[in-house]
Amino acid sequence: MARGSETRERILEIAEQAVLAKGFGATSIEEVIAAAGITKSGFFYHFKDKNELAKAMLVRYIAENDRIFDDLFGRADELSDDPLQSFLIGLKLLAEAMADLPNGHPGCLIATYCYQERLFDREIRAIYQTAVMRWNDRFRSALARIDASYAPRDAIELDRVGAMLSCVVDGGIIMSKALDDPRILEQQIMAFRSYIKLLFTPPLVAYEREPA
Amino acid sequence: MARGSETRERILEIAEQAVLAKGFGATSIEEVIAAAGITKSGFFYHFKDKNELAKAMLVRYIAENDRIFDDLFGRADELSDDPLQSFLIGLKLLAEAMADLPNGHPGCLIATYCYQERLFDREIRAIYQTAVMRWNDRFRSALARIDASYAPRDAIELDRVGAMLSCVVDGGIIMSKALDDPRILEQQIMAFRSYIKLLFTPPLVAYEREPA
DNA sequence: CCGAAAACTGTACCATCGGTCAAGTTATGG
DNA sequence: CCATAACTTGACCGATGGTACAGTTTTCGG
Repeated sequence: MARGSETRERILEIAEQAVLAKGFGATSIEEVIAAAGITKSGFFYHFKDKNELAKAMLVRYIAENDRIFDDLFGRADELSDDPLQSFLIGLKLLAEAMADLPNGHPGCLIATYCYQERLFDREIRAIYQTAVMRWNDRFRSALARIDASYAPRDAIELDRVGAMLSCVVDGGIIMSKALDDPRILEQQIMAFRSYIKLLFTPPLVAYEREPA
Repeated sequence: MARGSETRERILEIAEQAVLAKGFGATSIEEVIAAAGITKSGFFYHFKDKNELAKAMLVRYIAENDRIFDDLFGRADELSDDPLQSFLIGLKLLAEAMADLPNGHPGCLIATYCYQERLFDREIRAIYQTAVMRWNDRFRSALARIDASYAPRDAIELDRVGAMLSCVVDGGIIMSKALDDPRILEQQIMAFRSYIKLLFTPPLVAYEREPA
């Protein structure tokens, strides 16, 4: 990494931590540059204003998240050909990955942005909107593949079930923070997994007929 | 209401809206007093500093939330003696109440506080911690009552299922905000309801034996 | 109707913050 | 080796945030 992008990356990392801990409005450029060991002019060389910092942080966060999802659910696909099993494995891997975070999940940047929407412009909102919709699509299509082989045991629209995962994760992060218990996020993902299991696993009588 | 408490209440209402829209750190006392039509000194007469405002807002928010839960799930208890049906009715009522909010849910104050934890002291955190634990207990005991009559169809700890409701609600609020679609929150509560149904409804063969 | 407390107002103050500007310095790659 | 990227120095500005304190109006019990 070139010298410039390294500093830029450091700023983004420091800013992200601060924003997740205190909110965007309460995070001052001043404290970020102090932690990064640069001057104010140095900061404004990389980002023309605070809004540009917000945008860059968001883009970085989304890319990292995409990478993680690709990784975990890609790995799950390698471990099972069955769409239901693959998704259940992916959820388990996701739960484990969340459990392995040393100090718990640092927070969802999109959630903080949503709760400070008035501070951001349409462009930033468009960025996280497409990201959330992409994640919803990803899980919805995983469920659609399951739906092709297994009859759902309740009449519910699958896009809502797909969206539920992101909701459970964001809610789990909040409750983990609220109760200061990192395990909650993992448990909530596993609870969602339990729902998927119940929704698609055939009743026992049929299940026994089902081949491996 | 006396003159003083009326002004105090107005400040809290205005501040809550602003905090839910922009975050606590980004909400200035100046704008609150401008909207409330009082002076800065008037504000500091009611709250000795911004932290006291935060605390009062939180206490107010929690009390209102308790009231809503008591109302909806109390009404559900009147509508059915069966613990499962009562809970399912309560969830439906909750979903409807969320759908009836004119501009969508304004946001969960506890979620915004969690995402700005560094701005608040231990006392404030203790307040919302006990509130969240109380809500979790409420749902857990509702599930325990169901558990006494219906065998759960998956081995999952009920306290996690109970906590899931708050997670789904908070996550649903965020996704509603993110995608600017108020219906998502309602749909997510109904998705959680679908999970409860699947978790406790006996398989069809037994269900047909069940009386109304 | 009076006096005391409650509920404010007026004004002044200072640190901080976001942002700008101009000019200079250092490092790096082609 | 030189052009450009990646900064530093330092000064400045207007706005805001929170604090302090003295003064004024309103309310209400006796």
